[in-house]
Amino acid sequence: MSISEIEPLLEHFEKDISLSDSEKSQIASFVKIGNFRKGDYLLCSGNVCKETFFITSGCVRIFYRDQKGVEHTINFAIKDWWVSDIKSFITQEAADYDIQCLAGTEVIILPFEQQDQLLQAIPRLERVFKKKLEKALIVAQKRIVDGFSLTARERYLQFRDKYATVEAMVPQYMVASYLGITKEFLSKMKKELE
Amino acid sequence: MSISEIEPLLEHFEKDISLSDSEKSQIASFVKIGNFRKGDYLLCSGNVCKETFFITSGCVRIFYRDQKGVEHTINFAIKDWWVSDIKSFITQEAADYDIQCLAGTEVIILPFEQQDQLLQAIPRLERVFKKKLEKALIVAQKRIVDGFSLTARERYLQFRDKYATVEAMVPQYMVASYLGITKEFLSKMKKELE
DNA sequence: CGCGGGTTTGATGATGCTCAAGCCCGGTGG
DNA sequence: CCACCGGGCTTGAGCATCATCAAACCCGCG
Repeated sequence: MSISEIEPLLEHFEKDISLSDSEKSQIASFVKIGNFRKGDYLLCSGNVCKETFFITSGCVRIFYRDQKGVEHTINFAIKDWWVSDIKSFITQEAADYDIQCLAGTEVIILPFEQQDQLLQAIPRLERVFKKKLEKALIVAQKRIVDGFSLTARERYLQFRDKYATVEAMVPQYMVASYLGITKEFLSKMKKELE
Repeated sequence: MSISEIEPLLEHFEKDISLSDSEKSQIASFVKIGNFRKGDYLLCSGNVCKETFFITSGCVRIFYRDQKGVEHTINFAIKDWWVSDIKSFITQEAADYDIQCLAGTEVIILPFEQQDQLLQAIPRLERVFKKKLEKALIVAQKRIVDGFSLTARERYLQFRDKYATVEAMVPQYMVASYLGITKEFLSKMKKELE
């Protein structure tokens, strides 16, 4: 990959640490570019998650399909977000989750084997990856608490507030599955809210 | 601190990396020992979380008190677990959560300022801390999904299975608040299950 | 025009909450 | 040693929230 192609990723890294030109080309040598169409899967549950994706444009969601076939979206990811099934990625065992593109999506791909090499080559990046994990954990904990302490309506209003961009990009039934309610109930709620 | 006093922590680290004697005494110089009684608070929401705790004996819970005063426990922690309000710890801003001892509890305390020093002194520990975060995130994600896809009964059975030790140590109403249900409903469920 | 994915609507019902009361039991003081 | 107290657990009646199911609707697209 050329440096210019992975510019968004470099910018992302440079929010936390600064990089020399030689480091930038090293990074470029570890990653790939991926282009996907609406509906494409970046990962199918049951397969091993062999890579982490950094979204440069478009939109994806990661979701769990339960025993009854009902989908529960764990997260949406847009520009400048990372996405993967961490558990599967770390252990290199079968994934529990699916990752699907909700629009034409461009990603920078960091394969499992290259991640180690990348971190060995530029140990300062550990810091960036750590921050990423910390942030994700904080958000997840808040989501657990919100799920218990707020009503569906309150959760929806909060979502609408914080993720207006996302709400505009995805079908309603996925928003419902993110909020932990049915599409029917979300529809009724929205009507109530005029 | 003497090395022998922090043995449980060293063992914990040595599951992932090996440590020289000089490193061990370095670690000992960064941490403190804490002893708390049942009911004591390791952290009160509103205050800054200035330390991370490694439990060597006893039991604590971290919980959120919502607008109405209802408590929602985010996690229990026993022997060999870390606990802190990560968000507050990282940002050094006021905590949203409380951490409370559910029994006499002994902890090894890693203060905020010493954490950096520790990681600088022994960079390999980054790896251990990263794993800790990864594990916590995986569990949190699963908990979100379970909250959406399982009934209260299923969640309880799963909890009873996985955390039998914890269930034995804590009052039922806290288990309920971990499961996201009321104490009354948990009581009724348990009766149903004979 | 008709098809299909997504959304809406309504009737019905389950899950789990609220409130209020009573109970159990270990601890403490008289 | 008993009485009482208080924290936690139980029980029950009534209720809110949200799910389920089935049908209709909407609208962009081939």
